[in-house]
Formats: sequence, C-alpha cells, structure tokens
Amino acid sequence: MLRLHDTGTGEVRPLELRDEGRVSLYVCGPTVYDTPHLGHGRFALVFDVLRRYLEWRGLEVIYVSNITDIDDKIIARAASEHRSEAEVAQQFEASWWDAMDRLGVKRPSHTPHATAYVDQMIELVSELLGRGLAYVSPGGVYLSVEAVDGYGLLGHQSLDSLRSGARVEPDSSKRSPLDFALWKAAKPGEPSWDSPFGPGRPGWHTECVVMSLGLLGEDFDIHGGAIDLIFPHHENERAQAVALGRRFARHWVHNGWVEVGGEKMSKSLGNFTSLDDLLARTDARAYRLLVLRSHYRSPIEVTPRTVADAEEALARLDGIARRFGLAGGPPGGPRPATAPHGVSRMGRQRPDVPGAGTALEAAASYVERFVGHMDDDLDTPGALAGIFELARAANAAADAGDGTGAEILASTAQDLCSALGLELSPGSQEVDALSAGLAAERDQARARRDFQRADELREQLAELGWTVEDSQEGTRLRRSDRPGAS
RNA sequence: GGCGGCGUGGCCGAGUGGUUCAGGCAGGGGCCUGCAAAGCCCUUUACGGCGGUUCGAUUCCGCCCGCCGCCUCCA
Repeated sequence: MLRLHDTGTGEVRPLELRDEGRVSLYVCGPTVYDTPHLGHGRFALVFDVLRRYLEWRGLEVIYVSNITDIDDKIIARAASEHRSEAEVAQQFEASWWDAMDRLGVKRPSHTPHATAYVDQMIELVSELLGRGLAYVSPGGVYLSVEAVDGYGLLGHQSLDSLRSGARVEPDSSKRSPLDFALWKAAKPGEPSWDSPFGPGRPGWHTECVVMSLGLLGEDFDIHGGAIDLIFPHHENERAQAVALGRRFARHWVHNGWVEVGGEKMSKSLGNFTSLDDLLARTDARAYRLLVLRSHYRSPIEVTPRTVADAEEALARLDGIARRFGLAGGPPGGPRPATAPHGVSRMGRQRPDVPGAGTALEAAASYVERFVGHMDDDLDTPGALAGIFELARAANAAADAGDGTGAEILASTAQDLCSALGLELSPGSQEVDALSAGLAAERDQARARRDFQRADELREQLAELGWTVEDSQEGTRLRRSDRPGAS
C-alpha cells in the first residue's frame, strides 16, 4: 500500500483509507485573482500525479479542489480595475482551467466555489458561536484558537511559540493575536452577504472546511496543498473542524515550491513566471517531467537550463513512442484501449507469443520496481529512472532484432508513463505537401546514390523545421523546433 | 526568538552504514549509417567543514559554515 509523508505526524506512514478501494482527496485550489504561475502548476501536477497513480492502481479517487472566488485580492483587483469581483474571478478561473488543460491536469471530480457555499459557512460559524468557541467583535467573527485542542499540530508549534512569534495588528478587535476571522464584517463598497452576525463575507479558512466535509464527508483520507498552506491555512481549517467536534483529514500532504535562484517563487517577490509564458515556449509535458524529476516535497528550480534538460529527456521517451508506433492519447484524455495495464493483463494478452517470456519477466520486474518507488512516498525520480531504463531496454531489444520483446518493454514504459500522466507522443504526424515532396525526392536521390542531392534536400528540410531520419521506410521527418519557438 | 528544510560529480537530481551502478542532460571514445539523425555499448568528474560513534560513514550523532522557508496574504 501507498506510504505517504503526513505533515501531522511528520513521518512517512501508510495511507489507511476510510473506505476500502476508494480515496477521498481534497486539495486547496487557487484564489482566482491573477494568472497562475509555475508554483500553481506544480501543486496541480503533483496532486494530479497522486490521483492518476491511485487510479492506475485501481482505486477510485474522489478528488475535490476548490476555487476561491471571493477574497481580499479579488476585491482589490476589481476595485482598481473598476469592475465587479465576479468578473475578475470568472476571468482568472477561465485562465486557470485553460492552463490546467494545457498541462494535462485531469479535472477534479468536484470544483466547488466559495461563493456557492456561503450559506453553509454561515451555518458553520453559527455553530461555533453556539459552542462558545467563537466570538463576535467589530471586525467580524473570530475563532478562539486557544480553546482548540492541539492547535499548532500541523505547524509543529506550541501555542506559546506561536504567540511569541505573532505580529500584533494595531487595530485588531481580536482577543488573541492568533485568533482568525471566520466571518469578516462588510466594509463599504465590498461585496457582502447577510448573516445573523451582520453583513460580511466568509474568512478564507472556512470554505475549505465546509466544502471538504460537505463533499467528502468526515474523516476523509487526504488533505493536500502546497507547503506554505500549512500555517495558517490548514492549521486553521483543522482548528474549525476540531472545534466542531468533527473528524477531519486523516493524512496531510504538502508539496514543496518552485524556486528561482534559491528563493521561493511568489507574487510578492515578483520573481514569478506565469504558466502561460512557460507553455508558450515549452511542451507542457516537459514541465510535468521537470516536476516529476524531483521529489514532490523538495524545492525545484525552474530555469532555462532545467527546462531544456527536461525537454531533452522527454525527447528520449518520445523516441520510443516514435520507434514503436505507440500512439499517445491527448493529455488528460482516455488511455488508449490497447495500452496494457500492468503486466498481468499483458501476459494475458500475449500468452502465445514465442520469445515474449523474457521480456514479460523483465517488464514485470520494472513494473514492480516502479510501484515500489511510487508507494514509497511518491518517489517519482526513482520511478522515472526505471522508466528510462525500460526505454533503453526496449531500444536495445529492438537493436538486437527482438521486435516482440522490444514492443512489450516499450508499451510497458508507456503504461508507466501514463500512470504519471505523461502521454508519450510520436511527434508531429502532419507533414505538409512541400515537405513531403522534398522527402520523396530525397528518397529518389538516395536510391540512385546521389548523396549530394540528398544532403541538399536534408538542408532544405532542416530550414523548414524538420529533422531528417533515415529508416527502412525511407526518409522520416520529425519536427526539430519546439512549439511556439520562432 | 520559535519551528522546519537544504548543501551530492560539468549541470539537474535520487539514494544508501561497506563490494558494481540511481536516472536525465552535457563531454569523450566506439558500433551502426553514404554522411547524418535516432539507437546501442564503453567512459571521465561526488557526496559543505570539523569532530565523534563504528572494523568501516556521503549515509548515524554533535558542532560549525553557507543558503532557504514558515511563524502576515501566499500554491
């Protein structure tokens, strides 16, 4: 069974599911006030990989990821651009899903919006008030953190140390600096909802409690997000659930962030690259590969160098798709029906093929290693290493004339890639008439051993953006430029 | 101040108390090819510093140095 690092206990421990065969997963989604950057892309990819891997293992996954569509930053942007908060939220939610689609991130099972859950958040706040764990003050409704059992669990901080580190807000109406807003009283010009405690809007930490418990139920399996959400966001979510007397997440999973020159990429530092910028010049799969090449809890550097590196590595994997004619499905789309899913099925598919035995055994051991790495806290770098070895084994088998064995190994590699959400591509299949004509002419030149002419034609094709590969079927063209490259 | 993370060969990046090796990219040599491309084979450069534990540490412990993060909104 999968073992995962749990922020709550600080150790890697088995994922014990609430319901057998079914995983309930909640991941904090974006606040839609700006275009997503590489850091958002990373968390989306990390949890997409977790989800896909679990599904590949045959588990049902209910994946909930929210959209925060009301918040200070959205309000600020709407004000400065003289338009409504809803317009701002809609615009950036659209750009969020667009980026996710391009990254090949599978849509979550549910994508609840904060504004659709305001009534339930009001109920939650009322209940907390009723229990005497929250209080109303001029600024809104606050949770009394000190009344919550185990506050500081996720951040591994004692109440005292949190208190000593807390900054004092000058005009706060909070009883303790650690208390946080469940409900923010309306300020002039801000959107607000009516409530028993006056007009206002929900605090950020409340929506995830309501939506996760509402859609997944108590005691759900995994709550995820990026590492910077541990405190205060997740701590405060947990505090509310505990205060309500409800069981919350069994397992807390947090991914590391994207760094630039050793520093965290963030909006406030201004050192961010938007996903749009990256995807305009890079194959989205290369970014997925770049993310997978580091452990999900480690920081990653995204630089032209590391991106180019990932592109080259991807080209190597695509090479087997090209060589063995493996058709990649569209990112996020259905898997090819012919893709073997693990070796047991493959064995059933090919029981009578002579000479397949050794390759099947080898493939089985690669799959086993892959699973071993992935089950060990999602060791995707280790898992990838095996896939690259598998690719080499497939090529070597083909070089040695073992076509059947090579195909088994290659399709196993492809299957393992798909478990990571990485769809291999044989490359551009569409050759324009001009290029096709040049290729045909080059075949004729080579047939009559006019190599000077053949080389001239290769040059011409190179100028059109093609890499020429000779094969038994004749000149084969492969795009040498990258999407969007000029 | 409290809590936490990181420092591996040209670059990226795993991992482990001890003989062989992560893996990718780049470099060198070879095979294949008309020449290439792709592929395959071989190959070079490691574990921040100082102590300690140990028969033996990159791996465990302590200290130090350097870098980073959270404790405020943040993916």
